[in-house]
Amino acid sequence: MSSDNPTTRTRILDATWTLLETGGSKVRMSDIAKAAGISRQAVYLHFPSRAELLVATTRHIDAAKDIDARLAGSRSATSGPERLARFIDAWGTYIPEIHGVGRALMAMQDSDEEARKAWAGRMEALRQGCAAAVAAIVADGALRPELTESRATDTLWMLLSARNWEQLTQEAGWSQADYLAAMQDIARRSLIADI
Amino acid sequence: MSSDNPTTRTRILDATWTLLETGGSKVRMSDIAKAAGISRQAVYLHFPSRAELLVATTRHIDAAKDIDARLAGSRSATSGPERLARFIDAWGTYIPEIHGVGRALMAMQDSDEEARKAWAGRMEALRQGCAAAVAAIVADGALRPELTESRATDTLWMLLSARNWEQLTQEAGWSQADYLAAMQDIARRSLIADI
DNA sequence: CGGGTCACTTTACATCATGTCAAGTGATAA
DNA sequence: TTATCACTTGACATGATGTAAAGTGACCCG
Repeated sequence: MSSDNPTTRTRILDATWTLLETGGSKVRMSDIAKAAGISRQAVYLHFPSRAELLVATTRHIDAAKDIDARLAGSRSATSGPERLARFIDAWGTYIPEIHGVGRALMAMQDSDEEARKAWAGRMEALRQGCAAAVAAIVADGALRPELTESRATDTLWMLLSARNWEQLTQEAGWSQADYLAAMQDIARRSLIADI
Repeated sequence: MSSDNPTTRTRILDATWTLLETGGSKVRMSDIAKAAGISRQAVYLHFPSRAELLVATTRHIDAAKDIDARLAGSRSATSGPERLARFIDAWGTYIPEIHGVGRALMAMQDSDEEARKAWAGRMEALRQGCAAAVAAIVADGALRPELTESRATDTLWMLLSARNWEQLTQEAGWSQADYLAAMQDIARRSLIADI
């Protein structure tokens, strides 16, 4: 698969990306093939299954958007609370960019073990980011004393889940700015000790 | 359908309920039929589609658990904040009871319009409960002044979503008591004005 | 007692998406 | 010239939902 002609592989990934972004999550392999301008079978020459194609698409998007660099930005914050704020900004901005693929991957969770693991990996990455942000708060002595570190991590992890973003922005009609502001507010009030 | 023999219909609903509760969400019509002790086709004599069977199962559970009565309890609270607390308790206790069916219904959302509407109806009911709780807070003058009533309603609606319950109790391993306590805490801090 | 209805069974089939298989094609490179 | 590579074409297996039709046994009504 690594010796594939990059242009066709890339065309498939881009087609998958845009279809999932615009067309809901009921995108079929034949739709993707048509959008990429190749036959349905040719897609299977590059990706062994729909699940693996979706996983590869998330990586494709990550690379295109340079996600790592953006998340790294939150690590340079000076205080725990500031780090929390920057992490929420970084992740909250990331979510809409992978939302299409995320939806499709979540929809496959029950039927496909590989899709389940792929999405679980994404969630685990989020959890580790949350843990790091909470650790910075703890180091500052700024965590609310009633909370343990792991409890605080789980709470933040829940708040920042893609479903919550989806519910507020897609179903409740909030703007992205509304969403970010509310998350900042809720997270600070729930995790940071009163001054 | 209203002239059906109740015992078979009820056996189907009970079978669906317990299978979904115990066996994940990949429950097939044939599984349900076998558990109910009838043929797969007989299920279709009572329910026209899998989606309608799931919807009927939620109503079946609601009736068995007397949900309305329990939610009504929150309406008798004297203060807004107390009403909020009681509503969170009532709903938070309800979620685990319909969780199995909810999962299956959510999994069908993209493929089946009827399932989508059924789950949307559930979410709308939750939203109305949230709106009523927030209205009671407003009437008390206890809502944080930075928030509008609708913004507060959406926030509570997001916090109490079934996905969040699932994430904390199933994936993060929280106990039901942990979940309820955390939700009470987060909701109060996010919505109620400082005293 | 006879005929009909009702609930359910059995068997067969249509559909739809995923994924597999095998033979064919056309360009390019050794 | 031949071999390989990327892709096409067409056929088929699978697995679930849902439809259709004929058959069976019990029970009720006249």
